Amino acid sequence: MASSIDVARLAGVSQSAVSRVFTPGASVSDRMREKVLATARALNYRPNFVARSLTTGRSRIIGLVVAYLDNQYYPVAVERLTKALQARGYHVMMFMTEQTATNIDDVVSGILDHQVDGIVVASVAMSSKLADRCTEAGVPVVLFNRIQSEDRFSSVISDNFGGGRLLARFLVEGGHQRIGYLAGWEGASTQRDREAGFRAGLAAAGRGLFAWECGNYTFSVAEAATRRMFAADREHPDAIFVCNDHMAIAAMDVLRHEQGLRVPEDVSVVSYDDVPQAAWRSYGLTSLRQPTDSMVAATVDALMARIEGSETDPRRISLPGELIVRTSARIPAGWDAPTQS
Amino acid sequence: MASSIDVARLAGVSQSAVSRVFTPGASVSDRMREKVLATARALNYRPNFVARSLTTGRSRIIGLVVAYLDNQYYPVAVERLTKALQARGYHVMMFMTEQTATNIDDVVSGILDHQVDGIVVASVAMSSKLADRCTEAGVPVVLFNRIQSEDRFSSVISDNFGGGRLLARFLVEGGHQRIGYLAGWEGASTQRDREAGFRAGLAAAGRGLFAWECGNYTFSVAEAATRRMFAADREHPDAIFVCNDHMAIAAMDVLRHEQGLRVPEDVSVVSYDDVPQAAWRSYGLTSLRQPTDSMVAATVDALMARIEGSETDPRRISLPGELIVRTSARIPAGWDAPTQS
DNA sequence: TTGAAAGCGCTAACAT
DNA sequence: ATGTTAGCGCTTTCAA
Repeated sequence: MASSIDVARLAGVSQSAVSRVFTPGASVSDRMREKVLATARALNYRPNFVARSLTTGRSRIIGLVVAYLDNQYYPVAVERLTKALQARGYHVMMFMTEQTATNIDDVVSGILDHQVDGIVVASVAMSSKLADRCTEAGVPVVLFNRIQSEDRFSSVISDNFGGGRLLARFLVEGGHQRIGYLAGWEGASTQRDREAGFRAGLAAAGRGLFAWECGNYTFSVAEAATRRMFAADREHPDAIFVCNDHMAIAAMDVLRHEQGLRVPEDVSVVSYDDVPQAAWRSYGLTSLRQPTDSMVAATVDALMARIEGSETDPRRISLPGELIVRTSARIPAGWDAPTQS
Repeated sequence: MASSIDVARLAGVSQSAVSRVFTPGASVSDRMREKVLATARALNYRPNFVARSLTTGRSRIIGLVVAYLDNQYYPVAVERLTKALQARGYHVMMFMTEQTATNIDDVVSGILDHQVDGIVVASVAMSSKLADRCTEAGVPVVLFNRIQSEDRFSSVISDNFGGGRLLARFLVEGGHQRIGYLAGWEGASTQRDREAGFRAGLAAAGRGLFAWECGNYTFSVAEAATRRMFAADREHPDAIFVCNDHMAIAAMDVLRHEQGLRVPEDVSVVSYDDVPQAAWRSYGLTSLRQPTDSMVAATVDALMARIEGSETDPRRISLPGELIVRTSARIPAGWDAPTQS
């Protein structure tokens, strides 16, 4: 690989001149630029990012921490985030961890070692030790689709509370009498906020929860939870809100193929995320769509404001979702409610 | 951030001693190691990977090029690859590109700039210009789930031909008379090999293809192709092999919800990949399972052999898949055929 | 605008 | 086993 010295020598200029030509906003004459660019091309020269990172202290790498990719919401988000960052000249370094695991600290240490310019944490909670290290290292962190009580990090979420509340209204106005809730992992802010919003919506109509089970955001746990909620020996709900689409699909299959119940005739099902599979006609999930594009844009913005700008305070961004009405739940007569959460 | 010099100074040793302590396999006395480690801990010191990369020329970063994450096969593969590499002390840098796009060159240039130690290319073809640059830069490349005519790269695939052939036998022995094929993107080796194997299997039974359409590996294109193949004005297939699960799901939904056909009573559907969704009971796809774990392991091995070992020749690895029989296709009476492709 | 020179934090001979 | 020294390829003062 040709280095800037080789280019400099061949072009008969100083090495710093070569560097300047490849540094946006440096002061170089046109003549110089052309000469250098020409010989650089001839030598197939490209600046070495590693060396550059060493001197500048910026790597143009963003660490992305993800727990699982089987809930389709995350791959989609990862894809868009990666593309958005790529478009800004940044690259994504992926880190997989377990949702509940303690190894997050090791994982994030690994990130920090690579001198990343920023970190996006999706679907995971950070320990406060870790938080300290990031703060100390001056690496901005943004929580994607999660919030934490400590507010020193930026976060970008959809309005989970508002979404839950809207869904409650949808079911109540749909005339349902026995409304159940299938929860996600209780350590997650998404779960807590969606449930709180849902309960609030129910309460606003003078109603309460008929049944509650926890599916832990896992396919198989959600199946088991559904079986419990719809056990043969007692009256079952006539509508459920499942905390995300991933679990809702598990629940629907149990309802239809094990319990012999029809959706939505016997049970209405609504959920949250609107992953691509929600639109598959075998499910046709009525779901609260996450504004993924805006969330990604807000995440990138927040990151850039810290890295390239001078902003220092964390941002807390909550974006409204949109109710996508399909066929998995009875539609309230004359439903014209705001579909924005 | 504390540097090795700070640690050295405080511990009263040379800076190289500190470096050795953090270099696996270097010769250091126990006393020295302890002393250094202790002060390192006190100073919260961790070696700077960027500086290390600059001197060693290795970054412990593997570039991963992916085209799309909506076909669930890829997220799963990405997740496992990332974990496997992480376990070996490597990290994955993600690059998104369009499958057919010409911007792959730019994308891979971006990778090379980061001095990656290796590249895994999934679901994409590389131009030969690009191939040159990788070869030149001495960066090993392994094609994941793809092969290319140029054989200077390692590749890891499942036995697409054998899988296609086995699926043909399954349908023929199932007593189907009018067998159709729904193709993937014709630029992909997976598509070509699966089709070739399928045709070979049909031919071995003295049969041919009743219908052929191309779904381009895309959900919506596959829907349209299915509509064409099952147009009302002509006799339709009684069985189809859809080149991957992603399209098979699109096809099944069209068959059931638009054409009013039952699966498998009216039409048997088989496909390839066995993504998690194939097991969802609304589909129950009979599908040829990709041996993803072995493929990932083989990919990591091939990479390591080049990076850490002295191996120089490309490997071409083809792993057998396994037929997972579910409910989307009629099961041949007494089906006991080898389920390994 | 350009060049000379000093590092960034580390590894890897080489010498002791 | 440990210390000394010379870079890795670049950016960034500082002078000219």
